[in-house]
Amino acid sequence: MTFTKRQIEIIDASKDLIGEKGVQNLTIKNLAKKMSFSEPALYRHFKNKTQILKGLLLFHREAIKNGIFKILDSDKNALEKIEAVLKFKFAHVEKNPALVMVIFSETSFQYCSVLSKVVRKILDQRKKKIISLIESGQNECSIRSDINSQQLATIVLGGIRTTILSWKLSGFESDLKAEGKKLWETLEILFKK
Amino acid sequence: MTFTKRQIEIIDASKDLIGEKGVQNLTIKNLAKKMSFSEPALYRHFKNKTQILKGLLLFHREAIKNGIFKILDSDKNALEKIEAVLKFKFAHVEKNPALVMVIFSETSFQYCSVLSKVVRKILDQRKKKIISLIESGQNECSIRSDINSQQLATIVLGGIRTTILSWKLSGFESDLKAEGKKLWETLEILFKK
DNA sequence: AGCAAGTTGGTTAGTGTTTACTAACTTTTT
DNA sequence: AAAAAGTTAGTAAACACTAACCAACTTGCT
Repeated sequence: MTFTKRQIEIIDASKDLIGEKGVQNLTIKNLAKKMSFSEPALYRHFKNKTQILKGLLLFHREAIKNGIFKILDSDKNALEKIEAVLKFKFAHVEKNPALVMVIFSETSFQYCSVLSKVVRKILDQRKKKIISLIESGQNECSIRSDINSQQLATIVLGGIRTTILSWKLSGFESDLKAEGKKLWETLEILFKK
Repeated sequence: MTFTKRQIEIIDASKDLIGEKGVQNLTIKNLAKKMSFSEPALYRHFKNKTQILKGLLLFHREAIKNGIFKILDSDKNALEKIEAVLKFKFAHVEKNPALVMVIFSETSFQYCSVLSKVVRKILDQRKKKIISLIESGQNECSIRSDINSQQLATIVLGGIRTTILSWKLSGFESDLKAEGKKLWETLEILFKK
């Protein structure tokens, strides 16, 4: 799990390519061009393309791990640690937008403008709907008003997303409806006035 | 934005293909095979592949829209409406796993077992770390204990995800660190005992 | 009613491009 | 002398898509 200098250069170039135009922009041809050498040269350093992507993931996991470790090892209390973790996470992502490209698939369509527009619109409308729902809840005093509707919407949407993702990662084996119910119970407690 | 019978059949077949093996499984060849006719026949119904995917997205947006509309139009209070929306959402997704495939990119790697394992492991470890942090917070009584750590972790991870996604959709223009800070402030209020 | 003409929806066969990857050879470093 | 790291030239497979042709319905006219 250690990388040579050249391997790290290749991983870096891959990250840049993905950051520029999404995962589908990472081709052997583009990668060779960015490295200013020929395509077959890449195969002296990685067995195949998959190993390059794997390298990218592992390399950054390592970096994140180290950052998080320092935080967990400090003498802060738990709440402060969570805060620090969030801060670190957002800073790291901001410095490496390519990671977002790998993680989010809306990305897949990012450079197919037709589809990216559709996806964007769908997500946007959904968010607006949730926000207005929350606001009316705040008006009728069933939802707490000490946090603004935008923020609460982020929590709702995030909860949905994460729950669905877990379900997918379980190979669609877990009970989505039950998890959804649990999520709702949690949100209900958190949101009630 | 209306579809012919055949177009709906094609959209349905596309959904199945994506559901089986992810977006990259949606090729003209596979689609034609699933429809039991030749590839060029597809082009009698859609101008190109992009339009098929667009059709898939729009068709389901329509279905979801109608479901949500009924809920919003009912005479429930806001909190009940949010609950109903969540329920509807999870039920729809459960019936149409392909939608998840389109929405989440971990999908891109789903059938490249090498990479999907890596991604899965990374996400898993991250979740475990957050959970144990929350538990230690509950032990030291700085975090509320009336909601279990697993659920609170879902909220944290979801918040992170959604915030980063918004940033991406803004074309990396919004201030991620500021949004991250807002998220933390919200979580702090929600989590404090 | 009968029928030519056009539209719709299918076919076979094929194209050009892009893809990841390899064979065989050469240069550079150790 | 040998290993490591590059080169040129090429391959096979997959991809989205097209040209050209054909059969079965509609449609409108006499």
